[in-house]
Amino acid sequence: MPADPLSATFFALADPTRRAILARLAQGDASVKELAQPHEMSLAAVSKHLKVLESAKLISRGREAQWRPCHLEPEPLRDLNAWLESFRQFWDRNLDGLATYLQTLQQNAKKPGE
Amino acid sequence: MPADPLSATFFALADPTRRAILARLAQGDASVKELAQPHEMSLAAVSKHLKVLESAKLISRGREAQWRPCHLEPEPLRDLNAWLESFRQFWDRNLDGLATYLQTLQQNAKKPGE
DNA sequence: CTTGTATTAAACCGATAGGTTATCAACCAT
DNA sequence: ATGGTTGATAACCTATCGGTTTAATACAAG
Repeated sequence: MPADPLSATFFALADPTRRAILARLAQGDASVKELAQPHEMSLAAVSKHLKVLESAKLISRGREAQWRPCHLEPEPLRDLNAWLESFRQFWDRNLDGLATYLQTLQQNAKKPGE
Repeated sequence: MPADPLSATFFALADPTRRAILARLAQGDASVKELAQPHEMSLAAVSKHLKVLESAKLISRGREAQWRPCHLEPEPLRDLNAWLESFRQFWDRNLDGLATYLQTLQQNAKKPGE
C-alpha cells in the first residue's frame, strides 16, 4: 500500500470489490461477514480488502463483542475531490467558456516557439 | 492494468509520478522527453507510465515527426467525478443539513432490528 | 470449559507493478 | 549513408497484489 495518502486512496479505490464495499457502507455500518456475503471469495480475502481500506483511512472499525463493524470515513473522499477539483477546468463542460478560453491562451503561448 | 474503466482510472492515478505527469499536461501538451525531465528515472520508465495513462484513456498521443505529444483527456476524470458524486452526501460538508437528516433516517431504519 | 461464531493471521502461490539496462525503430539533418 | 534525437520494446529483477487454505484469536452462550 503506497505511502502518500492520495496514492493510498487511489490504490484502495482501484479495485471493484473494495468500491462495492464502500458503496455498501454508504448505506450504513456493517460487519465483515455482512460485507463479504455478496462477494464470491473467502472471508479472509474480504478481511484483507478491509485492511487496505482501513489503511487508506477510507473506513474505520469499532468493536462490539466479536464484531468489528466497519464505518465509512469521508476525509479521503474529500481529499480526492480536492485533487479532482484542481483539474476541473479540463473536464467540467459547464466551465467550457472559461476553460477553452484559457486553453487557447496556453496553446498560443506555446505555438510561437515552433 | 485492470479491465473495467473505473478501476483502470483509479489504478493509473495511484502513482505520484503519473499524477505529476497529468498535472504537467494540464498546462499543455508535451513530448515524452519533456514529461520525463522532472523525474529521477529512466525515459523507459516514464514511457511505461504513459502507457498506463494511455490505456486508462487519461491521455492520448499525436504524432509530429519523431515526437509523440501527449494530451490530457477529460473523460475518465468526468467518470471519476460521477463516481465521487454518488458519495457526495458523505463527504460534502455543505450538504450537512440534508445528509445528516438522511443518515439518521437510515440509522433509525436499522436500529429496530438490534 | 467446551462449543459455536466472527474475525484475523500465516504461509503459500501465480500474476503483475515498476524499475533497470540494452536494443530497436522512426525520423531529421548533414 | 551516417549520425543524433526521440521514443518504444524486450528481457530481466525484486516486491507486492489478490487470492487460497489452514490455523489462531476473541468473545458469548450453554
